[in-house]
Amino acid sequence: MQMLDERNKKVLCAVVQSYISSPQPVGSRVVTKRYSFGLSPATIRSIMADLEEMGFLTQPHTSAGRVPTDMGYRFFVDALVAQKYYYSNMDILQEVYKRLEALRNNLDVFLGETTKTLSKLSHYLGIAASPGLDKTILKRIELLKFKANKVAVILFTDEGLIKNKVIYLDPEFTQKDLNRIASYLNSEFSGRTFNEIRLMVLKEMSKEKTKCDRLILKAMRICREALSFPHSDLFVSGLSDVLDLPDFADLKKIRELSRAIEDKHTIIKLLDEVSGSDGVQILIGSENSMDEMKKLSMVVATCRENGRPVGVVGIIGPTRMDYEKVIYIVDNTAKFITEMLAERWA
Amino acid sequence: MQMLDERNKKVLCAVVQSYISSPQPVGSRVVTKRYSFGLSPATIRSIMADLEEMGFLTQPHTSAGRVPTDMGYRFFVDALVAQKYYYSNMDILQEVYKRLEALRNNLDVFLGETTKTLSKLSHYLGIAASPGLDKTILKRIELLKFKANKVAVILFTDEGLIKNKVIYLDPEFTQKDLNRIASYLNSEFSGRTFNEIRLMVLKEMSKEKTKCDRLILKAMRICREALSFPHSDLFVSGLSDVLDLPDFADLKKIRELSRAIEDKHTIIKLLDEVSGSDGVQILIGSENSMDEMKKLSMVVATCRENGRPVGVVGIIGPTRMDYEKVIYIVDNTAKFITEMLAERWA
DNA sequence: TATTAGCACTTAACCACTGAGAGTGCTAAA
DNA sequence: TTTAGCACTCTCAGTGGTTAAGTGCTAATA
Repeated sequence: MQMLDERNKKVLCAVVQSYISSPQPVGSRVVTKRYSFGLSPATIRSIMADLEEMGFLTQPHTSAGRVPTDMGYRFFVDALVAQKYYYSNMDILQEVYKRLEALRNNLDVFLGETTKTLSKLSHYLGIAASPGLDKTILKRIELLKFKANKVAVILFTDEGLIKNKVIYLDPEFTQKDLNRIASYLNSEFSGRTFNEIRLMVLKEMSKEKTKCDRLILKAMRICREALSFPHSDLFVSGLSDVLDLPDFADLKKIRELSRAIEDKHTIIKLLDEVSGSDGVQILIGSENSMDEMKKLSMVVATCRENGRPVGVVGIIGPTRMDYEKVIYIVDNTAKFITEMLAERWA
Repeated sequence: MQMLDERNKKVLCAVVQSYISSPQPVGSRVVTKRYSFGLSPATIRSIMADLEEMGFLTQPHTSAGRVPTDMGYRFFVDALVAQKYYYSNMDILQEVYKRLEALRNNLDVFLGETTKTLSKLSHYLGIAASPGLDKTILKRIELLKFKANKVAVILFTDEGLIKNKVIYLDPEFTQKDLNRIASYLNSEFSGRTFNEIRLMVLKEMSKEKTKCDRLILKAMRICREALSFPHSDLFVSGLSDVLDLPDFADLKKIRELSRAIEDKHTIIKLLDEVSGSDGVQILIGSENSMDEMKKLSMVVATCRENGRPVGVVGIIGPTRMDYEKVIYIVDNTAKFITEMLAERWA
């Protein structure tokens, strides 16, 4: 990384800020006018030429102003985070609290609602994901006979997330059988992560021949069926708001975005990567490992309960985005949720 | 409705078909060329002028070809339905079967997957909704103590849809209490629709003072909490495919569509209106009662189980849409699901 | 009488051209 | 080291002319 003296930094930030607030290439003139350096346009020009050479800025065409590159945004954001982004706006926080406090019951609904709030406040795409079940801890399992050869499996996780699934079993079980199986499973698996359980089931089933306890065998079979849950849920909202942004005046960008949303898999993978890190994570454009997201930025934060991550919330938006505000919103939302979860067991 | 002789009808259908297959205004020339009437362009012109006067066609501007109005589409579709739309394409059906057969377990996941299939096949927006719980029949209710003062309520519906919810109760209950309450609720409410139950609860609670059975009182309170489910779920997919359609080359249209999607409420209401009717329901543009949908068309059909509607599937697309194919797809998908549900209890 | 051929008219779409405006880089002066 | 001045570049919006498609009308025709 090249050295940047104080003046260069200021000019760079001014350009980024200006471009964020309105999506026109920034010329030397507006920099001198809107951000009062004691310098003439000519000087700014030469500084901007330097910044361009270093890779922080580019020109859409020779006679246009400058536009930040991803590297430029990165510098800007890092500076922001370094100074603890003292953006603050109580109104926004109030809004978050108000909207979320009503539904502290169900983590699912809760996360869904969070995305709405995030998108409403930021005008970008609100996203949230519950963590993949792999790392989640099973609290209890219940088996309820439902209809003829159908059994409802109900999984209680440590976080208040309840998953259920109907499975079919060839031989009919009585509820008594099921109760015995369930209590066996609970004694065996309660307190373990789903991933551990999956491994244990596999191991158990491989030695099934030796130990011919039919009950255990059946239990394992149920487990195998019941644990094959789809991966973590993804909640998204705010698309229609996003379409009002000038950044998405272009059809191609919209298509990219909607493809990214629809292919939830990609986003979940991304979220999984950052989940667990502390504080706000920011991925700018090309820093994203996924192709679909190369033109977009993500700002996310992890929500925790007793230190364990229970969800990721954040927003997806154009690379040109109001990072200052968004970081503030996302950070506080995550913190708020974390606090709320702590209160729950109080 | 004005009289249309056979020839006029044919011309009208030709225009609609041509416009559906490619979104250019249809001139008298292409009608004579692509659809061999024994007539000259001049005659076609005068016929088209008549059709315009009657409101079936319009011109974008004086020297352009004709474009169907909503009324024109309606006529076309009615003709299609009248002749039992003998479009048929086994490949498409195979595809539907293959995709859906894998997951006959959970109605929720099932409907979600159906929308994906529908959108992939039609290139429009696939939609599906489970019916509002109001008309759904409760099969069984289970109460499970979960943590301190938290109780998980698990509702089994007749259709295999399982809903669950965590509720908080002030005084701690033992599992035994809960079992007693549950068995009371089951004896009282099993076999009734959620709507009926809601009414019964209200009635019961109003006379609570007279009949001071504490158990019942508590049970009612639990019910009131537990039944406040959000309305029917809506599943949507295929947005990114839709964006490739020439009809949505315009930002405004996309915005309309995405707003319609996001405001699930609107669509659910629409689906609710048509739910229960037999066969394929088609709503063309302005026939839609909701403003957001005035520029769009919907083709939907109801899935049933033992005659009772258990879901609505269909597609949303531009008014200019390949009705013939879409009707075929939607109709058969709904029928297929209905059959599958019938098999389930076999 | 219904159909057709011919013709004048309308309109959108495309193209090349132009001038204005914004912004640059370079050079020479302060 | 900074600034003023200037020539240069490029986009953008507007203009005008041409083309192609399609219409409506009228008169001729089967």
